[in-house]
Amino acid sequence: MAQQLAHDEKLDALLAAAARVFAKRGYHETSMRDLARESGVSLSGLYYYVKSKDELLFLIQDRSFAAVLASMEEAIAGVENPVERLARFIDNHLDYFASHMAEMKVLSHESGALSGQFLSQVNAKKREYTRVLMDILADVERTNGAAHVNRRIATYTLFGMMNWIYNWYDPLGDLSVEVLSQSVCRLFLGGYVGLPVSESVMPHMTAG
Amino acid sequence: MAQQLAHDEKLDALLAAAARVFAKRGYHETSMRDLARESGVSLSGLYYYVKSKDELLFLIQDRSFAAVLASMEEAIAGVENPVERLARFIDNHLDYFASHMAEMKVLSHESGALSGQFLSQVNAKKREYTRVLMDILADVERTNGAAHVNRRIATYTLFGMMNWIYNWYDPLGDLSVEVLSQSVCRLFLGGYVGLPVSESVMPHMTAG
DNA sequence: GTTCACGCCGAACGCTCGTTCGACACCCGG
DNA sequence: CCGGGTGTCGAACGAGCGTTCGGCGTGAAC
Repeated sequence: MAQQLAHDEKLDALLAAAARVFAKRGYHETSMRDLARESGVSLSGLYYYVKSKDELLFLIQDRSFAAVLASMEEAIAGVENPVERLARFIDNHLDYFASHMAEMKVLSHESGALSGQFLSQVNAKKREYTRVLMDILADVERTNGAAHVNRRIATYTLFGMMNWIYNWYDPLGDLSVEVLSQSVCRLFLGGYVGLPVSESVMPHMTAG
Repeated sequence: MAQQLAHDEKLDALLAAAARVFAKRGYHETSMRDLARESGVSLSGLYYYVKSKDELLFLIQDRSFAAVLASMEEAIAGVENPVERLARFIDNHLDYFASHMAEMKVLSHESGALSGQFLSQVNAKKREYTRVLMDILADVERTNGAAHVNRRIATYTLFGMMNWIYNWYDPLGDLSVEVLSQSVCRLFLGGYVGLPVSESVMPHMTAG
């Protein structure tokens, strides 16, 4: 149906506008009246497309996560070398993040705003996404020798490196996403100066 | 005055309770009535200690940042070796984070909730804290050879590794903060498997 | 014994919130 | 020409919000 198509396109535009406002002001600070103003629809008109403000946030998060998952699976498909698989994973994540900054900030920053069924469904995608990365890390260890640190720490730390960028990265600035992605990859795999950190250099840890 | 002391102690307790609730539910979802219930004071009684909800958040953030700054300066004072200075910086950050999880989550997650004078004052501390880390990284490069990546990327990426922990780390779990801190230090300096990432391993970056 | 600042409170104010409801144009199949 | 689904809207509802205000008890100061 052409109507169905037009309807979906309007919903997409609405979600995009909402993601922009949520990213700038935050989910709970943003009122439905703000969204109406920003998207050019009346307040009550919004409720023709979504059942509630919660569902609006859910749709943004769920669709973004689905997209980044699909994009990631395509990016690593057929790639055998574990290190290259990792590089593809990182690059896909940052590339998608940089080109969908609003949605990804909402996904990262407002992860605690959902509850119930909505939360479960997004968390299921999150778990799958995390599992893929952990499997890649296991493969990297198998081919490149024992890791220097616990795999769980490495996983969440890498996500921290990547997801934190909504706090400082400007996709329109002078720092290209290619350089960023390559830097994160190098940093994670080889470290800042490639230094094997001995015990002796950290003699008084947690002393202060 | 003893009264002044008692007053300050009550304010501290109030801020601590507020930080706990803000960390769990988020700043904007939390009502002053929630805080009154949680801290055992009446709704209007809160306003004897703080001028507004904004100021409450500001006091939590500003005091926490001041504490982590002071603690960091003490931790790196007198330490000459740049790599060890970095290790102390990281360890102090994570140690303070883990032992003040609520306050630090509020500081990290609700950084956009302030505005005006309040925001400026917290941001000033943030800039100073960042500058110290960047200076340490410059020293590390001077003594340990050229860095593998841009220093600004390295700085914000390291903050991402450290600040993201409020999303997954449980200080009461089986993962000690000593291990965490050492892992982040190793990961940042030497990488996951100590691999010098060549260009050839990432031939199709941003292709997918 | 009176005074007065301190610590705290119940009640209320004005406002904004998410959501609902009834209605009105429009267009397409009959 | 007509009936019904589609898309949109203004107006309103009840609830909850941050904040204020006047007052009350208490204990130290004089």
